[in-house]
Amino acid sequence: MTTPRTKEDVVRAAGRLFAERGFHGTSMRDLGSELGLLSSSLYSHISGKDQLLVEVISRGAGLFQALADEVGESEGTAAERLHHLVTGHLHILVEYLDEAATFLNEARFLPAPQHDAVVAMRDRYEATYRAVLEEGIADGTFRSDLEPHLTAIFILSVLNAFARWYRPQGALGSDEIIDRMYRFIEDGVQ
Amino acid sequence: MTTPRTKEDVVRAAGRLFAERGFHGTSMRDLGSELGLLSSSLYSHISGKDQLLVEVISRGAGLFQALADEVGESEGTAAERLHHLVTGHLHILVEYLDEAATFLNEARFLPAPQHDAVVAMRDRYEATYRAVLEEGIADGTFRSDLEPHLTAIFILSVLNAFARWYRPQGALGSDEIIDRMYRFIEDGVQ
DNA sequence: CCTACCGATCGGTAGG
DNA sequence: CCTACCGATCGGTAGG
Repeated sequence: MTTPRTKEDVVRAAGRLFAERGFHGTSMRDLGSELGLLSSSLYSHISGKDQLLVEVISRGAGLFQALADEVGESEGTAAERLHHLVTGHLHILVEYLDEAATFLNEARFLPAPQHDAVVAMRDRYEATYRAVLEEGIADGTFRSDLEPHLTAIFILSVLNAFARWYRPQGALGSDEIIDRMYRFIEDGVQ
Repeated sequence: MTTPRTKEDVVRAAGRLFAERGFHGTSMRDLGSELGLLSSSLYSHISGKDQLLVEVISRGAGLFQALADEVGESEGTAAERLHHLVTGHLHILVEYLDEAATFLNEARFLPAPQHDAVVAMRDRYEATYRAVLEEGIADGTFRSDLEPHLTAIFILSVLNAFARWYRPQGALGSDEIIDRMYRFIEDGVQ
């Protein structure tokens, strides 16, 4: 009666467990029983535990990259572009909470090549925030005494912590939180 | 010639490795070789791996608790008390970076009783921030449209992320970062 | 603090 | 997807 699991199912379940218990705190047997399988059955879908981490994280990473590219090419004022970055980032977190949490907490356990790629990607992503801040400082939208490098880190700190404390069943809806968070950030830069 | 290791040495090394590789990513053999010992020799200093996590985290937790108590009893304006909380928190992070990182990332792996205690402690700690924000909203120091619960979370998000990205060898000194971070937060509330 | 272990669990494979 | 495994490593103990 139950349909066979797909690779998609396996990667999604891995994201859930890696987010909750960490990569090293999740065994292949844990993952199997989450799916109603023995651990040996997982290897027909994936080549190993490391590859599973790579797949989970690259899903999250790809979405953030796409957002940065989109904003990089977009027209609009610095404030509009910052708003786009902030709300886009938070919408990704809401929709891919497990992948994002795994990305943020477990990327250091990636095999070296993929780990390097993630670090480079995060640097480019931060550079997009920096560029928008510099643009807004230059045209007077943002405060002239802002240090773009640190300010980008502070903004991303507030955004990424969302993945650590937000729970969909919580009292506050994500839209209200996103709205309040953007205003907090806006007040810190304008 | 080498002096014997103390329990203090063991706990400090555990903090370093737990911060770097995570609790489940650190084996007792890793910890032993960090200290030039066999893993079996560790058990004359501590009762088990779990206890080591408890000791590392309770050091960090105790410092934050002391700060909140201090500010809770202190005189001064809301802005002064917030400044005390923010800079005090960051100074703890700078001085006990490994313990704080372990506290922030690995507390979920604590045995249930200690995990519950940490959750309760963090709630009380957040409540101190909330109380200071409410005080400042009431007397007009802070903006009247702030939501104290969310704002406390946003502030702690920026503060705690510091432990994830700050490196003592980095280009910026901790004092300049602390100063800039306080101003970012201040601008978000005033 | 070391020697010498222990049972349990780990990621993973061969073969069907 | 399961049966039946494998060698390596895990946290931990007994005894000195």
